[in-house]
Amino acid sequence: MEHQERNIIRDIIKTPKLDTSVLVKGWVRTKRGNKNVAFIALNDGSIIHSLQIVVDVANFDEELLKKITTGACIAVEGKLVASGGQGQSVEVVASKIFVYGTADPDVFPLQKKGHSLEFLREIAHLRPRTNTFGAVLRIRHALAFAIHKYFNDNGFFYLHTPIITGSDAEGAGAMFQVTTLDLKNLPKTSDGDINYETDFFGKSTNLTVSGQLEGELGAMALGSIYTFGPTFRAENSNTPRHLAEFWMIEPEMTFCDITDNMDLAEDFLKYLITYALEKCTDDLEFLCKMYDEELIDRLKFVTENDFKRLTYTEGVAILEKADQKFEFPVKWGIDLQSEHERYLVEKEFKCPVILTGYPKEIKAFYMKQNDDGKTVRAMDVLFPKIGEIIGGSQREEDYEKLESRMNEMHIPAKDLWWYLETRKFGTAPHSGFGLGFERLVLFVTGMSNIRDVIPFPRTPKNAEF
RNA sequence: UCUUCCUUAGCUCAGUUGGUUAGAGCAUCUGACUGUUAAUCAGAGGGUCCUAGGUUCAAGUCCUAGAGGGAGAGCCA
Repeated sequence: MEHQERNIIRDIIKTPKLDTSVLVKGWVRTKRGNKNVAFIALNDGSIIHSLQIVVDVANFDEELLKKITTGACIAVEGKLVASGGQGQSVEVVASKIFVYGTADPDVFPLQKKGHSLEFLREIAHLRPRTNTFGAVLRIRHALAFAIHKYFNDNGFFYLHTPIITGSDAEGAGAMFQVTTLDLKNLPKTSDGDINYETDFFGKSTNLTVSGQLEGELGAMALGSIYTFGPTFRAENSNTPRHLAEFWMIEPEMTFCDITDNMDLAEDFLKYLITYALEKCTDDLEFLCKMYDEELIDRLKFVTENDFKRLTYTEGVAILEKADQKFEFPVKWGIDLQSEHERYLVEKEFKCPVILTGYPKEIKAFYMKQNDDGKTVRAMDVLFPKIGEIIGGSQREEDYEKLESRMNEMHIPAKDLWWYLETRKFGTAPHSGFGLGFERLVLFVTGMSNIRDVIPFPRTPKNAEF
């Protein structure tokens, strides 16, 4: 190959320069044809569409053409012309072809036919080469970028909170332990407990379940911060909505109450979905056509309509009057079950719902207590199909109230001395929330299993790849 | 973790009341075809019926246990 710069297929398709020479490199999706002419669908991942390569068989070595099978990686130099066929507007008439890597059709698992998502999960190392996962991964990227852009444009600072943590106080779920101790020969104290003094950090450590507590420290100095990083939960959760390793976005804002918090959450979600609608049109159209005909309409609906806001108490009243039998009976004080949340979102209001003012008994220790003595300023954003996509609250900024709540809930204050000190020194009202990134991607792509919106899912009994 | 369904060719699946040599479509290979669009047409090859026990003259099919997967639930994001 001569010195020519590689052309990205997205550029060729979006802004074609007819009758120019192009050099494209990518993976073969299909090859078909007869003994005179062959057609190769070439995809380089830059866009969902493949570029059609036209090969005049007489001009090429038969052995070379034999190597070009589904999955092979090739470079093609040729002339970009208006297509003589129906399915595409432009195509490349090949003058030179170079094969980087073959893919033996006897063993290459991807075919031009569609595969089940379950099968593709078993070959997660190859599934990004399918149309579906290409689309999902490009949308995932666009959303990640939009998150940083939104916060940056709104004066938030990106705070890197630790992945390894010595505190297990948040109670957000079971944790993965991090240790360098020899598990076959654990050092013991005189009481017979494991002696962590000789462990790497000199204490017991875990993978983080949330960056929120550290995020609050950042907000109490920088004003508004957000975190966006991996989070780990060792829960034995086997559902299409849970991962053991997932990415979470946690903004935290000082001088911000629960209403400001709700405003931000709603504006943020609408911004992200709008961004995807504008920047990922081709991918969304593909997913709409193949998986979920209502996808784009549903996304537009969310961006164009206000979320319904109501209190937990109002929500319970609606559920008590509902003409539907629930498996779990409703009364004030219970934690709402999936069926209850689904009723409110999908039957009663038919739009995203923000619930606030939950009973303090069913919420975390750091949430600000209301004057009624019974409820806290929590908020859950409930989405159709997904359920809880955001959980947040105004935080308790009063030192004594926070400390007494920790005692009531048996949270060891001595491990969280640093957290309590934010309330001791220059405390301020502040609020924040957590958004599960994969749940957002799930909603935007219309996929139905969370394992299909992260490249390499970690779930109970599965850490392959 | 609980409930429930599933596991048969590379993939997606059929397989009747337990009964001869386990089938189809697609994929693959060979051939045909002058521009195809998940190309088409003809032919061929391809099986540890998830694993281990058990019942039976006989098990892909019935029973028990285990493994893996899906859906729902709990926990949550």
